[in-house]
Amino acid sequence: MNQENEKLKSMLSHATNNFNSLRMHFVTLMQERNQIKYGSLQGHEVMDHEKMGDKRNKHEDATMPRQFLDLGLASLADEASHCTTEGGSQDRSISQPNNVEVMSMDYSLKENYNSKEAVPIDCERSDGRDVRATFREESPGKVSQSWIPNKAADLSPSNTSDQQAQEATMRKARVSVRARSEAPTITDGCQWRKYGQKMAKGNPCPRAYYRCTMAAGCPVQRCAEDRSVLMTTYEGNHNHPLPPAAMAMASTTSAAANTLLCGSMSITDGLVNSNFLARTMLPCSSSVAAISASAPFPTVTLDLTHTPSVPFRRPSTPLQVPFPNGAAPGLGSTPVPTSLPLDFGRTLFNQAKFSGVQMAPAGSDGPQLSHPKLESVRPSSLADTVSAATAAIAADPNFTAVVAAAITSIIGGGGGGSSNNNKSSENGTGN
DNA sequence: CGTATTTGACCCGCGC
DNA sequence: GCGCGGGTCAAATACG
Repeated sequence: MNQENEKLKSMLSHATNNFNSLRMHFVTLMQERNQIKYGSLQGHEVMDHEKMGDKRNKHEDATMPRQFLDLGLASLADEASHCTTEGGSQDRSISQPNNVEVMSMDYSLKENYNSKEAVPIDCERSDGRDVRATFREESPGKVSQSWIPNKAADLSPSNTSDQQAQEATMRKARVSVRARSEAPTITDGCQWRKYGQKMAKGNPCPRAYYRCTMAAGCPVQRCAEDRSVLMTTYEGNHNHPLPPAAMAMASTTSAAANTLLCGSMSITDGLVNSNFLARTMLPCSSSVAAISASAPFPTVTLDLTHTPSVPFRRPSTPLQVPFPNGAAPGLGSTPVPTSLPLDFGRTLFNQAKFSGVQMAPAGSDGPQLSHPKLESVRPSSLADTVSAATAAIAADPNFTAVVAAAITSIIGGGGGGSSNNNKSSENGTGN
């Protein structure tokens, strides 16, 4: 019995590693096709460190909340290392603690990693673990001020790479997620410390400001119209290893932000892709994705505050092929950048599985979805979107090679080079 | 006593 | 230039 469990764990681990690799290729190819600049997109950038002056205390990893959101294969991988014979560990919980029903989350991303402007900072943790890794703007706020809505649409192919790099440093994007929660904050695996609270004008609910006590920043606010809705906005990148749950979330949302920030994309493409991403990343609900161009920064809002039409469940076997076109997990020898949606393929699989009942138009009921452009470019169905994306990337010889290698790997007994993807992801700050 | 939270003050960007 | 509002600081307070 134990032997079988060990074998299953091993297989699951291999499959996870393989799949992470394939997922990376998948997303990379998508991004390359869109000429997305791969920046440091893991999660949250440190904000204003020199002024924090807060007593950065010794939060040991062991004391961190282990309340995992089921957002990706990171959790699956974690499960592989934690699972017990009794149906998995408590470390990974799909249902949220305190009856928190995760409906949506709101992420932000600021891309300003131009090395000429970024200034490395030290933020050594008191436990001695050096977490120096990130950069800050020389003058806070510069990036945000430079954003010009719809500017992406003006980018021409003739732009030089320098220009594009410059553009990248001047843009700031947010990816928003709304969560139905009675808790004051969302538990994403990181430890947040409140440093301020303000009454926002026109909002009966106070806006609270939190910092990741491991060195990052993100404001969190509760939705005005519904006190049970928690609206969380993350900004910047963590500059420290993330716990699996936070890593999954950071990776997932950074992909959306990446798509959003694709300078060479037309607005239409961006909307389509973001919508596709949003639906892909969060297949468990009839989530809606909206992009606000009127906001100071382009914002992707994933509104999951609506009851899912179909309960999300994991594939019955973790070894099932996650891609709707039958592609199998790939070789696990490639490190997985942290800025990838960790559940990309799995959710694709689920999307394909449930597409028949999830074809309700995105944004049919979300407040943000009144955006006319979003409406006009919305794909006719999710299945179409998935098919189109799948066909597009499958035509890429690189992708085909990866898939072939993956199949070979699986047929040949699986495993492949099982580099520790989690490890590489943890270490990565995406720079 | 150490740490986390609260809260008024301050800073700064932006619009008029 | 001025006022407004958002974001942050830091002293005071609460808590374990």
